[in-house]
Amino acid sequence: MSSLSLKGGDLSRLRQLNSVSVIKALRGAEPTTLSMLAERTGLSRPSTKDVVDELTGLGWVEEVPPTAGTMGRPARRYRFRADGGHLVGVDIGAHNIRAALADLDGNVLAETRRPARPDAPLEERLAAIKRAVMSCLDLGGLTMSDLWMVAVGTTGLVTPEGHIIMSASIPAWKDLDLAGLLGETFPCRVLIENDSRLAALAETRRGVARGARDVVFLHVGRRMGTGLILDGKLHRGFGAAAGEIVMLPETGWVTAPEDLNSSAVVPEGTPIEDAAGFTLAAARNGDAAALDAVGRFTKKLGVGAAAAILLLDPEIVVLGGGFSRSADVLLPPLRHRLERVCLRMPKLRGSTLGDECVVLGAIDYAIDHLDQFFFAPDGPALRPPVRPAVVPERTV
Amino acid sequence: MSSLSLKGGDLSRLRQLNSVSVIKALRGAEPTTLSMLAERTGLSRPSTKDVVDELTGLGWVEEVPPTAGTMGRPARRYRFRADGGHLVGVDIGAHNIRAALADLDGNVLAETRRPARPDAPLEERLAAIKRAVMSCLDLGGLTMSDLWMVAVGTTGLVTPEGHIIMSASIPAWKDLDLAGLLGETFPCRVLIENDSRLAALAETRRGVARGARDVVFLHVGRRMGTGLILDGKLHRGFGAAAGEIVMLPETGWVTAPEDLNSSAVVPEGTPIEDAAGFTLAAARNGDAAALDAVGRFTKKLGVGAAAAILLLDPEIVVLGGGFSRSADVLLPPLRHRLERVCLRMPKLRGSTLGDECVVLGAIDYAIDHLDQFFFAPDGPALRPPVRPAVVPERTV
DNA sequence: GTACTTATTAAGGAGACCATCATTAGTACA
DNA sequence: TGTACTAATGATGGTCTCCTTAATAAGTAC
Repeated sequence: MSSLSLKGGDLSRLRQLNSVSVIKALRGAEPTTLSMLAERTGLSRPSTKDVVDELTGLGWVEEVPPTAGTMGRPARRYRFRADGGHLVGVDIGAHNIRAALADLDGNVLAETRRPARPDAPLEERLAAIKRAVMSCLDLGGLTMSDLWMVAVGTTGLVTPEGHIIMSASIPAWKDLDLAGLLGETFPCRVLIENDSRLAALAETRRGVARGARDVVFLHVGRRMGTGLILDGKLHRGFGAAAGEIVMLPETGWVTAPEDLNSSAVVPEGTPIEDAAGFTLAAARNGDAAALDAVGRFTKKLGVGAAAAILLLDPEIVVLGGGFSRSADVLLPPLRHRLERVCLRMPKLRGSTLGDECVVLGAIDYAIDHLDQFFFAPDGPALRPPVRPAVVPERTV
Repeated sequence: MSSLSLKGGDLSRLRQLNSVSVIKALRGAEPTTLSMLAERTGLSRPSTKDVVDELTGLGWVEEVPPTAGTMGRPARRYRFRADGGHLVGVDIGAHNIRAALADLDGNVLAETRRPARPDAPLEERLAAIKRAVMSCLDLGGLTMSDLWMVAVGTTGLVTPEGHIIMSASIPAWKDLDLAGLLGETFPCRVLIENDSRLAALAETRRGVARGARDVVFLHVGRRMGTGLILDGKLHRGFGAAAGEIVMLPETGWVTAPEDLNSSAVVPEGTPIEDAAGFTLAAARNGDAAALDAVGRFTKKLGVGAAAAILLLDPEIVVLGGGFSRSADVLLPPLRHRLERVCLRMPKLRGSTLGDECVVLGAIDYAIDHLDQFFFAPDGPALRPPVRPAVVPERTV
């Protein structure tokens, strides 16, 4: 995906392509027989076996006992060794730090969340990140050396190299080589991306937008943002500043959360993080003032959403972020507005992944970078810890 | 590019990839020696020769006489046979039909332009298209059977299959299988795309945006539109409706041309197609009323442009279309507005390709689809007419 | 226990790549 | 004119990867 260009090369290159095909066919699927693999990859059976044997030797693939009860000789079955390595996805928000441990198929094995102070100094935040990852590893019974990759999603402008230029909500995030700093903490590859973009990725890989090639993710909450998946890939932009439509004055997005946070139905003294919930709940019950606030909010939301839809013509628009827990309240008025403007109305859905969206996206992002390991140069740094393949017991 | 996925396969697949590498290295370049080719493709010399020999046999590559005056044995030189096939790009506007004949490198060999009536009935317009292509072929001394592809750019919503859903400026363009109709006229592959998108492509391939991966093309003229190049590829959107930010009311794009067409400096009775020219010329000379009109226009233009920039973070924004002849007048106020809003200011340039932009883009679009022919299935329909390679005279 | 079905394994062969080396066709210069 | 030098060519042999085909193996069905 990422590291594989379509350059030609020598014969080993062909084997490499075919190996990736086999792994792609095995990943996330049921244990698979050689015949099925051959059919899926387009290779001949003997060649498929060659590739599978090699991958088994490398520890990427494992044989599982055959199923009984079929006609003919039972086929040997193979599966991707998702447990052969481990990834951690981290969501660094202003108020929370989440982390999740996953296997190479993206299955979440353990999860942690701990609060953070938005204005915490850099060292404190870095230490909290380390603790979050460590406790994930503990929960999974693993140690740092089992880690293959750490992928981090955070607010702000993030360059492809993992530098943070700035963040509106985390003061300590400014002109920072976060990838470099975390690289000293964790003995593995570290990836950094913008949180809204990772949320968009998660929705595309395992959420309501699964399978779509062009996706617009709207993050609605105390902060507004968007993440774009274009042609199946995360769109970062030339200067990593894509998705910042919030800065367009005509959208009114900067102040839009205020509409929900400070409506008449919000009780005096409500902490800001709970305020919008009152408005949205009241609107669900038909309260006029709340509905008015929701109307003002969705009007603003609709301007930015329409801009994205008209420009990009996505297959689906996903509403995520804190406010999307009340997608049932927000979507109808938003749809109403969009239908008046959009040339072609995309699907419009609320996120189902909820708060874990960014962590999951970080994991998926790490998985997208996995193929770097498949045929990594022999340097031990990039070579994943290969354990001997388990040979299943077979009757003699 | 388009038809080549990174699937694996058998050995012929590897040869195919390497052949494409070689063709890519030869295309649009000076005649090249085997050693240079080997270096550029990463292949060994013997393999490179194998590939080149095969391509020569197929008629894709041609040997040219060696250059004298170098040390050592003179190297044989090869070039891509750009004259081995021919493409026609067509720009179907409401008022004009342009066509250009090009070789496989995209060099324009002949060009025609003929006026059209916007409300002409379908048959008349189709006949005009045929005449335009035929006269291009005549000028180049070719016949219909020499044609490999016809690529058409036109206004409106165009599906990937070449159906036109509708067009605001050509009434006859409505629920139309244009690709099918033209396919009956021309005995070759016919491609249809939106004109703004093709203009964007031309700017990316041979205009001011050459080499950029993410490009926003703003078509400013009697109609407003945008074309997007994302990750080096033309972005069409799920329903082929991408780039229609003109429909967003907040931009004011629908009425924006009026600002320039009906300013105080435009003489009474000026035909609409010349009106904006007066305003822009007067603004260039400092006329206050004209500058005011330009200010109003660029303010609206800036809203749509900012939306695109903030969302996509392109490397460069290109101003094209009729009004872009006065890019010197439009760009400074536009830049001024954008700088106040944009998080990262992209490059901002006026088109240098002018009126030919769409035809050139159509040609480039056709070239992007050329690799379909490189190893086409043996069906004669897709197999280009291969002529015997010309063997250069060599001393015996 | 025999027939049938499906996988496995083995053998032979072709295609595509690479490394190496002797040969060739020029230039440079005495 | 002839010799030294240079750089590309052409030919050989070897390796790798894949494919096809055919014989063998391990189950179920009856």
